[in-house]
Amino acid sequence: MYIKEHILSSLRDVLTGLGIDSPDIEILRPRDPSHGDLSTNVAMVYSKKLGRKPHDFANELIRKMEVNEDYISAVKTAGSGFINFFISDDYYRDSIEKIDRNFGRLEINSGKRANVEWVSANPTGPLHTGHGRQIALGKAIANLLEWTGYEVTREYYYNDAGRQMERLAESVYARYRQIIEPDYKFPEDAYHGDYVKEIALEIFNEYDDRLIDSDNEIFRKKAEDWCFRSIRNTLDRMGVIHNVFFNESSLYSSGKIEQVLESFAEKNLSYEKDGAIWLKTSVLLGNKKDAQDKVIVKSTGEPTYRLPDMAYHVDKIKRGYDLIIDIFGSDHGDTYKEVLAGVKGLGYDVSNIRVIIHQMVTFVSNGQPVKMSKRSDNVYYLDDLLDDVGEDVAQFFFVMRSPNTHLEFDISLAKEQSEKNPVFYLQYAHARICGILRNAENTLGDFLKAEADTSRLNNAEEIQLMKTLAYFPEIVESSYTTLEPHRIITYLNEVAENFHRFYHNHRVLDPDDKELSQARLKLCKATKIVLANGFEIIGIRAPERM
RNA sequence: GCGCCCGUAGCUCAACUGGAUAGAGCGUCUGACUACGGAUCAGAAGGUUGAGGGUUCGACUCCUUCCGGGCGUGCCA
Repeated sequence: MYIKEHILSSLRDVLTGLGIDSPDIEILRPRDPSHGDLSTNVAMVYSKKLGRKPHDFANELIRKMEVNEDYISAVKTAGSGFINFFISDDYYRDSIEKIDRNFGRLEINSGKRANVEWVSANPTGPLHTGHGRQIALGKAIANLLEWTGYEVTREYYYNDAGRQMERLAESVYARYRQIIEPDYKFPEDAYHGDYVKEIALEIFNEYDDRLIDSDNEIFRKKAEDWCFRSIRNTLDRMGVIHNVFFNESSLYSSGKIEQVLESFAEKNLSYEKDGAIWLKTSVLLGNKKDAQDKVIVKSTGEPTYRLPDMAYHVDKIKRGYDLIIDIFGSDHGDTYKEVLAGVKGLGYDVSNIRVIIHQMVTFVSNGQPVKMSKRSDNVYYLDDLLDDVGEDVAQFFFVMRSPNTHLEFDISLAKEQSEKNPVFYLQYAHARICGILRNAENTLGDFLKAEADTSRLNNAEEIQLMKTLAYFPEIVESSYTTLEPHRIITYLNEVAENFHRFYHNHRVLDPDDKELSQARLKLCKATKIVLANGFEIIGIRAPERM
């Protein structure tokens, strides 16, 4: 039984007894410990409607409430009308007994299916640092959904047709040609990245000059393969594994694009002008000021990206997910609204689609902006960043902040293998516990197997740590409802801080008091599990040694 | 011009989505083990939450007007 549920239902009983139908009750955690462990403002919310003074009403509620006195040691009212609940230490002692590998896993979404689509870079080059935040964020969010019970499909949407890929093929061909004829002119609008030369060289090594008169097709295919290998390799390093790669071109071959187009025409939501087909986005978006219609088929006959995007979302909706998540950078901030409005216009329910827009990242080192690593092509590739700071640090830094604020990624701090680096503070707490566990057998011997007596955990640091551990599931839940995994990090920081303080003040392994040692070991193990579970969600390793 | 996001300590950011005295890390200053890993711990200084107005028991949070920054803005994705 979670104590919060207990208080909630008890309050609900009293309020409905007073004639308030399905009362909206909020229970929160006061930051000032003198206000108790949990607190509610219901008296303030409802006293006005009932014409009562908040404080008097609060007192009445307390008198009528039935609470479990084993777990709730006191209920008090504050002058302003808050009701504060003081939870007994025994509740927390019992709760750490229940901490196992699955602690924090929720069942609120059991049996439901979610689809998370992210990264979705077209295969025109290696991933660069601009992709990093999205990769890390999507990874953490997908994990988070799984922790709430969802069965998650991780999806990657890409387009390997179209003009971009042609340009890439031409670029590779030009570099290939330059190997044979150094004076061959490289097109202005081509891809200038060094990787284009690498691809060309690989082709040259395989075919020598035999492809000099070939069409672009073989270059396009080779380039695509190379780029996807590169992308998947980088994703693999980041610990990201997509289980669906959705090719945009399948939307054409299956006729889904055509269907969407016809449907818009039937519903009178599109029209022709200047040889192009326009979607009435101004209407779909509610005729807001300056709203404008958008082209969905260019005068050349090619669709713009919006059209396949809409067909793609229709496809996802039809696949029957309970939750669909799209993750985009802020540079796509406007277009998703048009896409969703279009899908809605087609008559589909878009209410279970949630779009996460994350802001851009700037990389700084020693206070100076960083644009590139050591490359000649002026691009900071993600692989280089991972080489520079490591996978865990990169993952952590990208997820550390709320998605809708601009992120400053401090490379010099990230590189630092010291106490300044916030990742190590957390991982060190875990490694430290592992160190204690390694020593435990020596100190405790057979005593290790004995049942721990948690009533020996009495001092302030132990109790504070137990309290913090106990509300991990609530943090998972609030992270989930806001889809903000950085909340997990904020919480883990508190866990680590409480643990380090406890460790510093009390010796865990004491040969002269094996019972106490055993109890403290129990607390250490619980802490280790919570840290490891939190790390798993945000996507970093739980090191045994550092 | 318009749309979205942001503005909180010297710097980078939190703040349980409207709660009580706005909190961390870095930086600065001062301290702590002959002990399980000092990548640790204790303390100090640092704030008119960009500015004004409004909503209410209560505002960093909601509304409004400004100021400042990022991203986007009718046939690139």
